[in-house]
Amino acid sequence: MSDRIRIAVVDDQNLFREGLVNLLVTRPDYQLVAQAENGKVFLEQLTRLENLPDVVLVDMNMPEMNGVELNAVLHKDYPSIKVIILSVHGEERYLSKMIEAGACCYLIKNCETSELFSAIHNTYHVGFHFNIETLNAMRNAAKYRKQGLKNVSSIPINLSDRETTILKMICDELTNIEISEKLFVSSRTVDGHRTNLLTKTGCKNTAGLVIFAIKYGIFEVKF
Amino acid sequence: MSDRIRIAVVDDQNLFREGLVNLLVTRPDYQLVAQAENGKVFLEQLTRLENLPDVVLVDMNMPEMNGVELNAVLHKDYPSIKVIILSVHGEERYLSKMIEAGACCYLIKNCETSELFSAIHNTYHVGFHFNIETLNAMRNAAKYRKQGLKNVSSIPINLSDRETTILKMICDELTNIEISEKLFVSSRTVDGHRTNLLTKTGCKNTAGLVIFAIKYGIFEVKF
DNA sequence: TTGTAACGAGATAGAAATACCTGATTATTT
DNA sequence: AAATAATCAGGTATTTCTATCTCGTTACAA
Repeated sequence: MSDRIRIAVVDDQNLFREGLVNLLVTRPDYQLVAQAENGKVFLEQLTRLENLPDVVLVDMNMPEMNGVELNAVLHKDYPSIKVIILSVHGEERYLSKMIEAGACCYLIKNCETSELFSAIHNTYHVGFHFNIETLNAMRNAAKYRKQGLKNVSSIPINLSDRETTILKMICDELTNIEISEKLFVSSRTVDGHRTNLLTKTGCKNTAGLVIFAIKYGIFEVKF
Repeated sequence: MSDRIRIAVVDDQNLFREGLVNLLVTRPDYQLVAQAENGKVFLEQLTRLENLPDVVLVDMNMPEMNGVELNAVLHKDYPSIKVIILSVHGEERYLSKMIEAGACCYLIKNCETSELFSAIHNTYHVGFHFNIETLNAMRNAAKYRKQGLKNVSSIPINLSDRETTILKMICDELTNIEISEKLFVSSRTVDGHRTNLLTKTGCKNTAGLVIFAIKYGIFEVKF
């Protein structure tokens, strides 16, 4: 059993990854045990390794299997491996997910070399490493989340005002007739709107409409 | 301008607060400038202080104005003041809110004295202080959020296994007949279960059932 | 043993939703 | 002026849902 810290690097940007690897191998107390261009490849490599890495540097943004997913898998299947997330500025929105999924550290890609080394040291010896970037990222997370939610789950279709109104009323457990009475229109009209709602949303029935409404913030569940 | 760290303590538990104050005044490098039993009182005191505190120890759980609210106000109106949150175990669910609202450190109330001192030191000199409890709290936050939903809104009625199964399938937009085919029972049977569901939940129709299911964690909306 | 709950299943009806149509009016856009 | 979208509204038919019954079986607890 080596007393050196076994390190792996997972990043799809070859230049960055190899630069990082070169930087790491200059340190006698580190041992590079693996490098991969994405999470999928890395997981395959892991199964063939005799000694698991202690610390894995994982890029947040990768094709195939990104940092978030890899982090989750590692935390579940290889709990002994400590994950340091490498990220570029502006990806704060995923940070709390990463932390919750077991990440031990969050580093901006253009951080100082010394910061990287102390991050690896702390992660290995203390179990985690925090820095001011992490704090700021967390503080910004709320902002990003708010923006994110709108973008990620923005309504994929155009519902007219009337349709939205009626969808809300459907969620309030009103029948078409009750809705028609409240809106002072014929129940056939409501019928038509409801049919359009089903067509537009691609739902099969009321259950689908309710879930759609909740999903896209048209109706809010009071807990 | 004193070179001592100016500290304030806000906690509604008098014994705890005064004990903490006594602990702090034993240190020559600290200067206690204020103490209050809740955020409202503390904010009033602040307006009368000549020198603002550098670091404020804030209890999470207080009447009148709790830690979350006070933290938000301080961060907005007195950005120079650094906030250390004091909490008992189990209040992790609010942590990310606190961090996002500007808290610089999170301490469990039964932490070591040395931990408190290094937290104050780091918060003052570095601007923040993280520890393994913070990390764990963040990791647990997700769990608490999920459990929180279940606990806060625990199902007020007893649904049988069959009823729960059918409720889920209703949320999957299946009709009674489709459900009956999947469960290899008569559609009349599903009918009966559905009627019981409506009776038990007090809902009027499918829309109500879906919302009930989401509300009480029986069905999960994928965003 | 008796009661009770869960589950399954039948009948009967009526209410509601859903699937197709058609068409009119109004407002906005092109 | 013409096209378009939104709203409203009617017809017809089918399917599904909901209410209200009754009943049998099984399992479990008092």
